[in-house]
Amino acid sequence: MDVPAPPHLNARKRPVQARSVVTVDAIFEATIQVLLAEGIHRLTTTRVAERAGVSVGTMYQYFPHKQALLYALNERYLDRLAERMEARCASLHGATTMAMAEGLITAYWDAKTERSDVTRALYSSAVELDNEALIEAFAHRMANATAAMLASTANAGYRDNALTNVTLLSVIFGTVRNVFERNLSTSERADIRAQLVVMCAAYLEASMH
Amino acid sequence: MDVPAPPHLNARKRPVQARSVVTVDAIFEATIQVLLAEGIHRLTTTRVAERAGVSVGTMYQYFPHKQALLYALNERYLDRLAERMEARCASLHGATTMAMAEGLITAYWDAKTERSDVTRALYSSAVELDNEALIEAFAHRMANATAAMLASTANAGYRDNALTNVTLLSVIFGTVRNVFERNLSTSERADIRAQLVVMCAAYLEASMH
DNA sequence: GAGATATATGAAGGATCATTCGATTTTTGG
DNA sequence: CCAAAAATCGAATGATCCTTCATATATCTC
Repeated sequence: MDVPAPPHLNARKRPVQARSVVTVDAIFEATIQVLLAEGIHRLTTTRVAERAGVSVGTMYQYFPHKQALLYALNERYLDRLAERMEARCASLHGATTMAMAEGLITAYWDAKTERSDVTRALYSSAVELDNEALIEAFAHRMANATAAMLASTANAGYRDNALTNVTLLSVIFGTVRNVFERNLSTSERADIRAQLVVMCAAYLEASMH
Repeated sequence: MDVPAPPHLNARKRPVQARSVVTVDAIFEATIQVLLAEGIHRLTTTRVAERAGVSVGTMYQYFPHKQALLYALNERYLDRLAERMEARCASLHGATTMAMAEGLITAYWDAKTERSDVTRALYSSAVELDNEALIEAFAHRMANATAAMLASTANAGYRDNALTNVTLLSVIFGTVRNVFERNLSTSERADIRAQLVVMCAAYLEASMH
């Protein structure tokens, strides 16, 4: 994410040697695991360090405090997700409206449900975190990617490109989250996904000049 | 909500005298206020009691522990929201598809944005809470209300009533949450809301026999 | 190989917090 | 007005947790 972290959430020190890169990565992974196994309210610095196989002190070499760790974790996650989605959008340039809706929704859907436990854990870690800027940056990256994708169609464009774009993304992001936070059956989820594709494709068609 | 609370979240004692009813209500209100002013990680039983103007001990007369308090708070909120939405759906019986989409979205939108700070605070309080059953019960109440509303139209019905219904609700709930969790300008929000109405109305029309 | 730099350790300090319980006050029902 | 029931009080307990820092080890550079 190209957003400067709030000063109080800055990393303390950058890993320079190979072993410390490994350490930082282990700390990230351990954080996710503790989050999954114990939940956010039992996520303690000691537990994370223990699971990562390092001492608490080591963790504090790279993160000034717990919040900074969670911030960095979210940053890493959103960065990876954005990259993945951008690649998918790029590959959809010139496709039909239907293929775009299908491709976009499927990519996001898969990213979220593939490891829905991790996704949910990360959501819980973001509560009480000053990460609005992170979310906003992610949203912008996505908006740029989808705007370029939509602009690549052969048609004359949409009545209001920006609005159509932001609406599309809000609906997709929101619906996916809503669906996978409830415990619906797999088939029910698949059905809704298909309906969502139809709905979005129809919306795009209807919004053209 | 017609769901039995998990046993470990049961209230300890029911208020019987008038003064204790007042007390319990003050505790609920105080919880929201502390949530707003301090955030979930600074929400302590002592702080809540203090803000409510009672002692900690009093709080423990009615809630066996902090989690039970938060559970009850969410229960109360969802109950009120469901009632409100049910009333709105009932008033839309026999309306046009467009009016239904408009009415449903507006009602939910208003309920969520009217006091968006409270809504957000409640979301944060629900993390790490065993309230899936609560959410599910709410979703079912809503599904029943909207299903009855949709069935009241003069048309021949939808190709798949249940699927159309659940999709509609997922899209609305999800999109509203997504929009109001980001800090978009008021006008941008209003624009998206209008687009959402159009989108849902078109979806309903297209799903008819 | 030596000095400098980077990394790792973990016990201990200091603070916060959930929950209990015995004592006290208020209200109710007769 | 009185005894029982309901409601309230809040200091004390016991536990958990974040963060620091002085010390120790590993790696790098020359």
